[in-house]
Amino acid sequence: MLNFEAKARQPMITTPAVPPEKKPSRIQLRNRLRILDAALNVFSQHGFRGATLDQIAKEAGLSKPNILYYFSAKEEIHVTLLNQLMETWLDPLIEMDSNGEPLEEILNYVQRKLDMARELPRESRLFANEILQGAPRMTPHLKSDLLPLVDDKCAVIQNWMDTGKLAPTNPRHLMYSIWSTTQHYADFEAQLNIISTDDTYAEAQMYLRHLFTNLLQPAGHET
Amino acid sequence: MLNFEAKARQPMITTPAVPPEKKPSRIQLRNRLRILDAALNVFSQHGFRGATLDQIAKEAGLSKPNILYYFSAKEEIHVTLLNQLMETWLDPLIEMDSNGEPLEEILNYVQRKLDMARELPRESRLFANEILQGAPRMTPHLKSDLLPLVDDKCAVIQNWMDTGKLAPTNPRHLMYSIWSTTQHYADFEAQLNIISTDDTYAEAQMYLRHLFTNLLQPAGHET
DNA sequence: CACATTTTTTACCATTTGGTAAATACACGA
DNA sequence: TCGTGTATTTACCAAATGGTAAAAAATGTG
Repeated sequence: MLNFEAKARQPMITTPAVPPEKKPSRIQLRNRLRILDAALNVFSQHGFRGATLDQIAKEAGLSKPNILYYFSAKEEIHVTLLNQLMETWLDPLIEMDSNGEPLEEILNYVQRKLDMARELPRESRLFANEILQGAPRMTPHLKSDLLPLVDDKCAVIQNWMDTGKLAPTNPRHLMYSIWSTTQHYADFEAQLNIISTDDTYAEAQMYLRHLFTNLLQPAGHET
Repeated sequence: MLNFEAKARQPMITTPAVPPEKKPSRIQLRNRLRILDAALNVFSQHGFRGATLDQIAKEAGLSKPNILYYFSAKEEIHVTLLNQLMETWLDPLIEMDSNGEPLEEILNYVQRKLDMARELPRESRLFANEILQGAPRMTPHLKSDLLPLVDDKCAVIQNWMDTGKLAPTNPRHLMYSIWSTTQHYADFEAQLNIISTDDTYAEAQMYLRHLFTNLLQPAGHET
Protein backbone atom coordinates (compact mmCIF):
# COMPACT_ATOMS: atom_id res chain seq x y z
CA MET A 1 0.00 0.00 0.00
CA LEU A 2 1.09 3.49 -0.72
CA ASN A 3 -0.61 6.86 -0.85
CA PHE A 4 1.49 9.15 1.25
CA GLU A 5 0.16 12.43 -0.04
CA ALA A 6 -2.66 12.90 2.42
CA LYS A 7 -0.57 12.05 5.43
CA ALA A 8 2.45 13.93 4.22
CA ARG A 9 0.47 17.12 4.67
CA GLN A 10 -0.33 16.45 8.30
CA PRO A 11 1.17 18.93 10.71
CA MET A 12 4.50 17.46 11.75
CA ILE A 13 5.03 20.30 14.16
CA THR A 14 3.05 19.22 17.16
CA THR A 15 3.06 15.44 16.73
CA PRO A 16 6.44 13.79 16.48
CA ALA A 17 4.68 10.59 17.59
CA VAL A 18 3.39 10.04 14.03
CA PRO A 19 4.99 6.88 12.61
CA PRO A 20 7.86 7.99 10.38
CA GLU A 21 6.67 7.72 6.75
CA LYS A 22 9.12 5.80 4.66
CA LYS A 23 10.68 8.06 2.13
CA PRO A 24 9.36 7.36 -1.37
CA SER A 25 11.51 5.25 -3.67
CA ARG A 26 12.80 6.44 -7.00
CA ILE A 27 10.03 4.57 -8.77
CA GLN A 28 7.39 6.21 -6.63
CA LEU A 29 8.81 9.63 -7.22
CA ARG A 30 9.08 9.10 -10.94
CA ASN A 31 5.62 7.65 -11.37
CA ARG A 32 3.90 10.20 -9.21
CA LEU A 33 5.53 12.91 -11.28
CA ARG A 34 4.44 11.22 -14.48
CA ILE A 35 0.90 10.93 -13.24
CA LEU A 36 0.71 14.50 -12.07
CA ASP A 37 2.14 15.74 -15.33
CA ALA A 38 -0.33 13.72 -17.37
CA ALA A 39 -3.18 14.76 -15.10
CA LEU A 40 -2.20 18.39 -15.49
CA ASN A 41 -2.54 18.02 -19.24
CA VAL A 42 -5.95 16.44 -19.00
CA PHE A 43 -7.47 18.44 -16.14
CA SER A 44 -6.29 21.76 -17.55
CA GLN A 45 -7.98 21.00 -20.82
CA HIS A 46 -11.21 19.35 -19.74
CA GLY A 47 -11.74 20.34 -16.12
CA PHE A 48 -12.30 17.88 -13.33
CA ARG A 49 -15.49 16.25 -14.54
CA GLY A 50 -14.47 16.18 -18.17
CA ALA A 51 -11.22 14.40 -17.41
CA THR A 52 -11.07 10.61 -17.18
CA LEU A 53 -8.67 8.31 -15.40
CA ASP A 54 -8.19 6.29 -18.59
CA GLN A 55 -7.03 9.41 -20.38
CA ILE A 56 -4.62 10.28 -17.60
CA ALA A 57 -3.39 6.70 -17.46
CA LYS A 58 -2.80 6.58 -21.19
CA GLU A 59 -0.96 9.89 -21.16
CA ALA A 60 1.17 8.78 -18.23
CA GLY A 61 1.97 5.45 -19.87
CA LEU A 62 0.58 3.51 -16.92
CA SER A 63 -2.43 1.30 -16.38
CA LYS A 64 -5.46 2.69 -14.60
CA PRO A 65 -5.15 0.44 -11.55
CA ASN A 66 -1.51 1.36 -11.36
CA ILE A 67 -2.48 5.00 -11.14
CA LEU A 68 -4.87 4.19 -8.34
CA TYR A 69 -1.96 2.56 -6.58
CA TYR A 70 -0.30 5.95 -6.29
CA PHE A 71 -3.41 8.07 -5.78
CA SER A 72 -6.44 6.74 -3.97
CA ALA A 73 -8.91 8.50 -6.25
CA LYS A 74 -9.27 10.81 -9.22
CA GLU A 75 -10.12 13.63 -6.87
CA GLU A 76 -6.89 13.16 -4.95
CA ILE A 77 -4.87 13.77 -8.08
CA HIS A 78 -6.83 16.91 -8.75
CA VAL A 79 -6.49 18.17 -5.22
CA THR A 80 -2.76 17.49 -5.27
CA LEU A 81 -2.40 19.54 -8.42
CA LEU A 82 -4.42 22.40 -6.96
CA ASN A 83 -2.34 22.36 -3.79
CA GLN A 84 0.87 22.46 -5.77
CA LEU A 85 -0.56 25.25 -7.87
CA MET A 86 -1.46 27.44 -4.93
CA GLU A 87 2.12 27.29 -3.75
CA THR A 88 3.46 28.95 -6.87
CA TRP A 89 0.42 30.89 -7.98
CA LEU A 90 0.66 33.56 -5.32
CA ASP A 91 4.41 33.96 -5.46
CA PRO A 92 4.49 36.85 -7.93
CA LEU A 93 2.20 38.88 -5.72
CA ILE A 94 4.00 37.94 -2.53
CA GLU A 95 7.22 39.23 -4.02
CA MET A 96 5.77 42.69 -4.44
CA ASP A 97 7.81 44.77 -2.00
CA SER A 98 6.19 47.58 -0.08
CA ASN A 99 9.61 49.18 0.28
CA GLY A 100 10.39 49.13 -3.42
CA GLU A 101 9.84 51.80 -6.00
CA PRO A 102 6.05 51.70 -6.49
CA LEU A 103 5.68 51.83 -10.27
CA GLU A 104 8.56 49.45 -10.73
CA GLU A 105 7.07 47.03 -8.22
CA ILE A 106 3.77 46.95 -10.09
CA LEU A 107 5.41 46.58 -13.49
CA ASN A 108 7.59 43.79 -12.20
CA TYR A 109 4.54 42.08 -10.83
CA VAL A 110 2.90 42.29 -14.24
CA GLN A 111 6.04 40.90 -15.78
CA ARG A 112 6.17 37.97 -13.38
CA LYS A 113 2.52 37.16 -14.01
CA LEU A 114 3.09 37.28 -17.74
CA ASP A 115 6.12 35.03 -17.39
CA MET A 116 4.01 32.55 -15.46
CA ALA A 117 1.38 32.55 -18.17
CA ARG A 118 4.01 31.80 -20.76
CA GLU A 119 5.91 29.22 -18.76
CA LEU A 120 3.04 27.54 -16.96
CA PRO A 121 0.05 27.78 -19.29
CA ARG A 122 -1.34 24.45 -18.17
CA GLU A 123 -1.35 25.57 -14.57
CA SER A 124 -3.08 28.77 -15.58
CA ARG A 125 -5.77 26.82 -17.38
CA LEU A 126 -6.14 24.41 -14.49
CA PHE A 127 -6.84 27.40 -12.29
CA ALA A 128 -9.20 28.96 -14.82
CA ASN A 129 -11.13 25.72 -15.11
CA GLU A 130 -11.47 25.42 -11.38
CA ILE A 131 -12.77 28.97 -11.02
CA LEU A 132 -15.08 28.64 -14.02
CA GLN A 133 -16.66 25.65 -12.33
CA GLY A 134 -17.33 27.69 -9.24
CA ALA A 135 -14.10 26.91 -7.38
CA PRO A 136 -15.60 23.85 -5.67
CA ARG A 137 -12.21 22.61 -4.43
CA MET A 138 -10.38 25.92 -4.11
CA THR A 139 -12.69 28.19 -2.19
CA PRO A 140 -11.05 27.39 1.16
CA HIS A 141 -7.60 28.03 -0.28
CA LEU A 142 -8.72 31.30 -1.79
CA LYS A 143 -10.26 32.45 1.46
CA SER A 144 -7.32 31.50 3.61
CA ASP A 145 -4.43 32.40 1.30
CA LEU A 146 -5.50 34.73 -1.51
CA LEU A 147 -7.94 36.94 0.35
CA PRO A 148 -5.60 38.19 3.09
CA LEU A 149 -2.77 38.57 0.60
CA VAL A 150 -4.90 40.69 -1.69
CA ASP A 151 -6.11 42.80 1.19
CA ASP A 152 -2.55 43.34 2.30
CA LYS A 153 -1.16 44.27 -1.08
CA CYS A 154 -4.10 46.48 -1.93
CA ALA A 155 -3.43 48.42 1.25
CA VAL A 156 0.17 48.86 0.17
CA ILE A 157 -0.89 50.11 -3.23
CA GLN A 158 -3.49 52.39 -1.69
CA ASN A 159 -0.76 53.85 0.46
CA TRP A 160 1.44 54.46 -2.55
CA MET A 161 -1.43 56.31 -4.15
CA ASP A 162 -2.27 58.30 -1.07
CA THR A 163 1.31 59.49 -0.80
CA GLY A 164 1.40 60.56 -4.44
CA LYS A 165 3.83 57.88 -5.58
CA LEU A 166 1.25 56.41 -7.91
CA ALA A 167 -1.65 58.00 -9.72
CA PRO A 168 -4.83 57.23 -7.79
CA THR A 169 -7.10 54.46 -9.03
CA ASN A 170 -8.92 51.43 -7.65
CA PRO A 171 -6.26 49.02 -6.33
CA ARG A 172 -8.52 45.97 -6.36
CA HIS A 173 -9.57 46.44 -9.94
CA LEU A 174 -6.01 47.26 -10.87
CA MET A 175 -5.17 43.82 -9.58
CA TYR A 176 -8.06 42.20 -11.43
CA SER A 177 -6.89 43.80 -14.66
CA ILE A 178 -3.35 42.57 -14.11
CA TRP A 179 -4.60 39.06 -13.53
CA SER A 180 -6.95 39.04 -16.47
CA THR A 181 -4.64 40.58 -19.04
CA THR A 182 -1.72 38.33 -18.22
CA GLN A 183 -3.60 35.07 -17.72
CA HIS A 184 -5.52 35.72 -20.90
CA TYR A 185 -2.44 34.85 -22.94
CA ALA A 186 -2.42 31.36 -21.45
CA ASP A 187 -6.12 30.68 -21.01
CA PHE A 188 -7.25 31.92 -24.42
CA GLU A 189 -4.24 30.65 -26.31
CA ALA A 190 -6.44 28.66 -28.69
CA GLN A 191 -8.16 31.87 -29.72
CA LEU A 192 -4.98 33.88 -29.97
CA ASN A 193 -3.42 31.22 -32.16
CA ILE A 194 -6.15 31.88 -34.68
CA ILE A 195 -6.04 35.66 -34.76
CA SER A 196 -2.49 36.44 -33.72
CA THR A 197 0.42 36.65 -36.07
CA ASP A 198 3.72 37.60 -34.51
CA ASP A 199 5.60 36.94 -31.32
CA THR A 200 2.65 37.37 -29.03
CA TYR A 201 4.47 37.35 -25.73
CA ALA A 202 7.10 39.86 -26.75
CA GLU A 203 4.40 42.22 -27.91
CA ALA A 204 2.30 41.55 -24.84
CA GLN A 205 5.19 42.48 -22.61
CA MET A 206 5.64 45.85 -24.25
CA TYR A 207 1.94 46.55 -24.45
CA LEU A 208 1.16 45.74 -20.83
CA ARG A 209 4.11 47.76 -19.63
CA HIS A 210 2.77 50.67 -21.61
CA LEU A 211 -0.79 50.14 -20.40
CA PHE A 212 -0.03 50.09 -16.71
CA THR A 213 2.64 52.77 -16.85
CA ASN A 214 0.17 55.20 -18.36
CA LEU A 215 -2.38 54.31 -15.73
CA LEU A 216 -0.14 54.59 -12.71
CA GLN A 217 2.49 57.18 -13.49
CA PRO A 218 1.81 60.07 -11.13
CA ALA A 219 1.06 63.42 -12.77
CA GLY A 220 4.12 65.32 -13.95
CA HIS A 221 6.35 62.26 -14.07
CA GLU A 222 6.19 61.55 -17.78
CA THR A 223 9.59 60.50 -19.04
CA MET B 1 -39.72 12.79 -35.61
CA LEU B 2 -38.39 16.25 -35.13
CA ASN B 3 -34.95 17.81 -35.15
CA PHE B 4 -35.18 20.75 -37.46
CA GLU B 5 -32.05 22.54 -36.35
CA ALA B 6 -29.58 20.94 -38.70
CA LYS B 7 -31.73 21.38 -41.76
CA ALA B 8 -32.87 24.86 -40.81
CA ARG B 9 -29.31 26.00 -41.45
CA GLN B 10 -29.20 24.72 -44.97
CA PRO B 11 -28.90 27.43 -47.61
CA MET B 12 -32.43 28.33 -48.55
CA ILE B 13 -31.19 30.74 -51.17
CA THR B 14 -30.51 28.51 -54.11
CA THR B 15 -32.92 25.67 -53.37
CA PRO B 16 -36.57 26.62 -53.01
CA ALA B 17 -37.31 22.97 -53.89
CA VAL B 18 -36.50 21.99 -50.30
CA PRO B 19 -39.66 20.63 -48.66
CA PRO B 20 -41.12 23.48 -46.60
CA GLU B 21 -40.27 22.79 -42.95
CA LYS B 22 -43.35 22.94 -40.81
CA LYS B 23 -43.08 25.80 -38.42
CA PRO B 24 -42.42 24.60 -34.88
CA SER B 25 -45.37 24.41 -32.51
CA ARG B 26 -45.62 26.31 -29.27
CA ILE B 27 -44.59 23.22 -27.35
CA GLN B 28 -41.54 22.74 -29.49
CA LEU B 29 -40.50 26.34 -29.09
CA ARG B 30 -41.00 26.28 -25.36
CA ASN B 31 -39.21 22.98 -24.78
CA ARG B 32 -36.29 23.80 -27.02
CA LEU B 33 -35.86 27.03 -25.10
CA ARG B 34 -36.03 25.20 -21.80
CA ILE B 35 -33.45 22.70 -22.94
CA LEU B 36 -31.08 25.32 -24.29
CA ASP B 37 -31.40 27.33 -21.12
CA ALA B 38 -30.70 24.31 -18.95
CA ALA B 39 -27.85 23.24 -21.19
CA LEU B 40 -26.35 26.70 -20.99
CA ASN B 41 -26.26 26.40 -17.24
CA VAL B 42 -24.59 23.03 -17.34
CA PHE B 43 -22.19 23.48 -20.26
CA SER B 44 -21.02 26.88 -19.03
CA GLN B 45 -20.11 25.40 -15.70
CA HIS B 46 -18.64 22.05 -16.65
CA GLY B 47 -17.66 22.29 -20.30
CA PHE B 48 -18.81 19.88 -22.95
CA ARG B 49 -17.31 16.71 -21.61
CA GLY B 50 -18.08 17.46 -18.00
CA ALA B 51 -21.76 18.05 -18.72
CA THR B 52 -24.24 15.18 -18.75
CA LEU B 53 -27.58 14.78 -20.44
CA ASP B 54 -29.15 13.68 -17.19
CA GLN B 55 -28.08 16.91 -15.58
CA ILE B 56 -29.48 18.96 -18.45
CA ALA B 57 -32.68 16.94 -18.43
CA LYS B 58 -33.15 17.41 -14.73
CA GLU B 59 -32.52 21.14 -14.95
CA ALA B 60 -34.92 21.44 -17.87
CA GLY B 61 -37.60 19.44 -16.09
CA LEU B 62 -37.78 16.91 -18.91
CA SER B 63 -36.82 13.28 -19.28
CA LYS B 64 -33.61 12.38 -21.05
CA PRO B 65 -35.30 10.64 -23.99
CA ASN B 66 -37.56 13.63 -24.31
CA ILE B 67 -34.54 15.85 -24.68
CA LEU B 68 -33.23 13.58 -27.39
CA TYR B 69 -36.54 14.02 -29.14
CA TYR B 70 -35.73 17.70 -29.62
CA PHE B 71 -31.99 17.39 -30.17
CA SER B 72 -30.48 14.38 -31.85
CA ALA B 73 -27.42 14.32 -29.61
CA LYS B 74 -25.65 16.03 -26.75
CA GLU B 75 -23.26 17.59 -29.20
CA GLU B 76 -26.09 19.14 -31.18
CA ILE B 77 -27.26 21.04 -28.13
CA HIS B 78 -23.76 22.31 -27.56
CA VAL B 79 -23.30 23.32 -31.17
CA THR B 80 -26.63 25.12 -31.17
CA LEU B 81 -25.58 27.11 -28.12
CA LEU B 82 -22.25 28.01 -29.67
CA ASN B 83 -23.94 29.11 -32.88
CA GLN B 84 -26.37 31.29 -30.98
CA LEU B 85 -23.48 32.68 -28.97
CA MET B 86 -21.46 33.69 -32.00
CA GLU B 87 -24.37 35.76 -33.24
CA THR B 88 -24.34 38.01 -30.21
CA TRP B 89 -20.74 37.71 -29.14
CA LEU B 90 -19.29 39.82 -31.92
CA ASP B 91 -21.99 42.48 -31.88
CA PRO B 92 -20.21 44.90 -29.53
CA LEU B 93 -17.18 44.95 -31.81
CA ILE B 94 -19.24 45.17 -34.99
CA GLU B 95 -20.92 48.26 -33.61
CA MET B 96 -17.61 50.09 -33.35
CA ASP B 97 -17.95 52.86 -35.90
CA SER B 98 -14.96 53.95 -37.94
CA ASN B 99 -16.64 57.32 -38.43
CA GLY B 100 -17.22 57.93 -34.75
CA GLU B 101 -15.07 59.82 -32.28
CA PRO B 102 -12.17 57.39 -31.72
CA LEU B 103 -11.74 57.43 -27.95
CA GLU B 104 -15.46 57.42 -27.43
CA GLU B 105 -15.85 54.47 -29.79
CA ILE B 106 -13.31 52.44 -27.86
CA LEU B 107 -14.74 53.34 -24.49
CA ASN B 108 -18.22 52.47 -25.68
CA TYR B 109 -16.92 49.16 -26.90
CA VAL B 110 -15.45 48.46 -23.50
CA GLN B 111 -18.75 49.41 -21.93
CA ARG B 112 -20.72 47.09 -24.18
CA LYS B 113 -18.35 44.22 -23.47
CA LEU B 114 -18.67 44.85 -19.74
CA ASP B 115 -22.44 44.97 -20.04
CA MET B 116 -22.37 41.64 -21.81
CA ALA B 117 -20.26 40.11 -19.06
CA ARG B 118 -22.76 41.29 -16.48
CA GLU B 119 -25.89 40.37 -18.38
CA LEU B 120 -24.71 37.18 -20.05
CA PRO B 121 -22.19 35.62 -17.68
CA ARG B 122 -23.19 32.09 -18.63
CA GLU B 123 -22.54 32.78 -22.28
CA SER B 124 -19.17 34.25 -21.38
CA ARG B 125 -18.27 31.13 -19.44
CA LEU B 126 -19.53 28.88 -22.21
CA PHE B 127 -17.16 30.67 -24.54
CA ALA B 128 -14.30 30.54 -22.06
CA ASN B 129 -14.80 26.82 -21.57
CA GLU B 130 -14.78 26.18 -25.28
CA ILE B 131 -11.55 28.12 -25.77
CA LEU B 132 -9.91 26.57 -22.73
CA GLN B 133 -10.57 23.18 -24.24
CA GLY B 134 -8.82 24.19 -27.42
CA ALA B 135 -11.86 25.52 -29.28
CA PRO B 136 -12.63 22.09 -30.83
CA ARG B 137 -16.06 23.17 -32.07
CA MET B 138 -15.45 26.88 -32.57
CA THR B 139 -12.26 27.14 -34.56
CA PRO B 140 -14.10 27.35 -37.91
CA HIS B 141 -16.36 30.08 -36.56
CA LEU B 142 -13.44 32.02 -35.20
CA LYS B 143 -11.57 31.80 -38.46
CA SER B 144 -14.50 32.78 -40.63
CA ASP B 145 -16.14 35.40 -38.40
CA LEU B 146 -13.82 36.68 -35.70
CA LEU B 147 -10.56 36.81 -37.61
CA PRO B 148 -11.68 39.11 -40.46
CA LEU B 149 -13.60 41.29 -38.03
CA VAL B 150 -10.58 41.72 -35.81
CA ASP B 151 -8.36 42.47 -38.78
CA ASP B 152 -10.82 45.06 -39.97
CA LYS B 153 -11.28 46.83 -36.66
CA CYS B 154 -7.58 46.75 -35.86
CA ALA B 155 -6.95 48.52 -39.14
CA VAL B 156 -9.47 51.16 -38.15
CA ILE B 157 -7.81 51.64 -34.79
CA GLN B 158 -4.38 51.72 -36.39
CA ASN B 159 -5.63 54.46 -38.66
CA TRP B 160 -6.92 56.46 -35.70
CA MET B 161 -3.49 56.20 -34.16
CA ASP B 162 -1.65 57.07 -37.34
CA THR B 163 -3.70 60.23 -37.71
CA GLY B 164 -3.05 61.26 -34.13
CA LYS B 165 -6.60 60.77 -32.91
CA LEU B 166 -5.47 58.13 -30.47
CA ALA B 167 -2.16 57.66 -28.69
CA PRO B 168 -0.21 54.97 -30.52
CA THR B 169 -0.14 51.47 -29.11
CA ASN B 170 -0.63 47.90 -30.30
CA PRO B 171 -4.24 47.61 -31.55
CA ARG B 172 -4.38 43.82 -31.34
CA HIS B 173 -3.18 43.72 -27.77
CA LEU B 174 -5.43 46.61 -26.94
CA MET B 175 -8.26 44.40 -28.09
CA TYR B 176 -6.98 41.42 -26.10
CA SER B 177 -6.85 43.55 -22.98
CA ILE B 178 -10.38 44.78 -23.54
CA TRP B 179 -11.61 41.23 -23.92
CA SER B 180 -9.74 39.90 -20.94
CA THR B 181 -10.53 42.67 -18.49
CA THR B 182 -14.23 42.69 -19.24
CA GLN B 183 -14.82 38.95 -19.56
CA HIS B 184 -12.85 38.41 -16.38
CA TYR B 185 -15.77 39.75 -14.34
CA ALA B 186 -17.99 36.96 -15.66
CA ASP B 187 -15.51 34.11 -16.00
CA PHE B 188 -13.81 34.55 -12.64
CA GLU B 189 -16.92 35.53 -10.74
CA ALA B 190 -16.39 32.72 -8.23
CA GLN B 191 -13.01 34.21 -7.33
CA LEU B 192 -14.25 37.77 -7.23
CA ASN B 193 -17.09 36.79 -4.94
CA ILE B 194 -14.50 35.72 -2.41
CA ILE B 195 -12.23 38.74 -2.51
CA SER B 196 -14.54 41.52 -3.64
CA THR B 197 -16.63 43.61 -1.35
CA ASP B 198 -18.67 46.32 -3.00
CA ASP B 199 -20.61 46.83 -6.21
CA THR B 200 -18.06 45.20 -8.46
CA TYR B 201 -19.56 46.15 -11.80
CA ALA B 202 -20.04 49.81 -10.95
CA GLU B 203 -16.42 50.02 -9.85
CA ALA B 204 -15.27 48.04 -12.85
CA GLN B 205 -16.99 50.45 -15.17
CA MET B 206 -15.20 53.45 -13.70
CA TYR B 207 -11.87 51.68 -13.47
CA LEU B 208 -11.83 50.39 -17.03
CA ARG B 209 -12.88 53.74 -18.40
CA HIS B 210 -10.00 55.29 -16.54
CA LEU B 211 -7.56 52.60 -17.65
CA PHE B 212 -8.25 52.85 -21.35
CA THR B 213 -8.66 56.61 -21.38
CA ASN B 214 -5.19 57.02 -19.94
CA LEU B 215 -3.80 54.63 -22.47
CA LEU B 216 -5.42 56.09 -25.56
CA GLN B 217 -5.84 59.78 -24.94
CA PRO B 218 -3.55 61.51 -27.43
CA ALA B 219 -0.85 63.71 -25.93
CA GLY B 220 -2.01 67.15 -24.88
CA HIS B 221 -5.69 66.19 -24.67
CA GLU B 222 -5.97 65.72 -20.92
CA THR B 223 -9.25 67.14 -19.72
C1' DC C 1 -66.09 12.62 -31.70
C1' DA C 2 -62.65 10.17 -34.47
C1' DC C 3 -58.37 10.05 -36.36
C1' DA C 4 -53.75 11.38 -37.36
C1' DT C 5 -49.87 13.67 -35.61
C1' DT C 6 -47.03 15.22 -31.99
C1' DT C 7 -45.12 14.57 -27.52
C1' DT C 8 -43.79 11.85 -23.53
C1' DT C 9 -42.82 7.76 -21.02
C1' DT C 10 -41.13 3.17 -20.17
C1' DA C 11 -37.97 -0.11 -20.76
C1' DC C 12 -33.88 -1.03 -22.56
C1' DC C 13 -28.79 -1.30 -24.36
C1' DA C 14 -23.76 -0.90 -25.13
C1' DT C 15 -20.00 1.65 -23.59
C1' DT C 16 -17.53 4.24 -20.44
C1' DT C 17 -16.20 5.38 -15.99
C1' DG C 18 -14.23 5.29 -11.26
C1' DG C 19 -12.71 1.92 -8.50
C1' DT C 20 -11.40 -2.96 -6.25
C1' DA C 21 -9.32 -7.68 -5.32
C1' DA C 22 -6.17 -10.73 -6.00
C1' DA C 23 -2.65 -12.76 -8.42
C1' DT C 24 1.77 -11.93 -10.54
C1' DA C 25 6.20 -9.77 -11.57
C1' DC C 26 9.87 -7.02 -9.97
C1' DA C 27 13.53 -4.78 -7.12
C1' DC C 28 16.74 -5.02 -3.75
C1' DG C 29 19.09 -5.73 0.58
C1' DA C 30 20.72 -9.67 3.69
C1' DT D 1 20.31 -16.38 -4.22
C1' DC D 2 16.80 -16.07 -1.36
C1' DG D 3 12.99 -13.73 0.68
C1' DT D 4 10.31 -9.65 1.52
C1' DG D 5 8.18 -5.72 0.49
C1' DT D 6 7.16 -2.94 -3.81
C1' DA D 7 5.05 -2.40 -8.20
C1' DT D 8 2.13 -3.95 -11.99
C1' DT D 9 -1.21 -6.62 -14.34
C1' DT D 10 -5.38 -9.18 -14.95
C1' DA D 11 -9.93 -9.74 -14.22
C1' DC D 12 -13.57 -7.80 -12.51
C1' DC D 13 -17.74 -4.69 -10.74
C1' DA D 14 -21.48 -1.34 -10.05
C1' DA D 15 -22.91 2.95 -11.47
C1' DA D 16 -23.27 6.44 -14.89
C1' DT D 17 -23.54 7.79 -19.52
C1' DG D 18 -25.19 8.68 -24.35
C1' DG D 19 -28.51 6.87 -26.93
C1' DT D 20 -32.65 3.80 -29.01
C1' DA D 21 -37.26 1.43 -29.77
C1' DA D 22 -41.62 1.20 -29.14
C1' DA D 23 -45.65 1.83 -26.57
C1' DA D 24 -48.61 5.20 -24.40
C1' DA D 25 -50.44 9.66 -23.76
C1' DA D 26 -51.61 14.10 -25.22
C1' DT D 27 -52.83 17.32 -28.75
C1' DG D 28 -54.92 19.28 -32.47
C1' DT D 29 -58.13 19.05 -36.53
C1' DG D 30 -61.72 17.68 -39.78
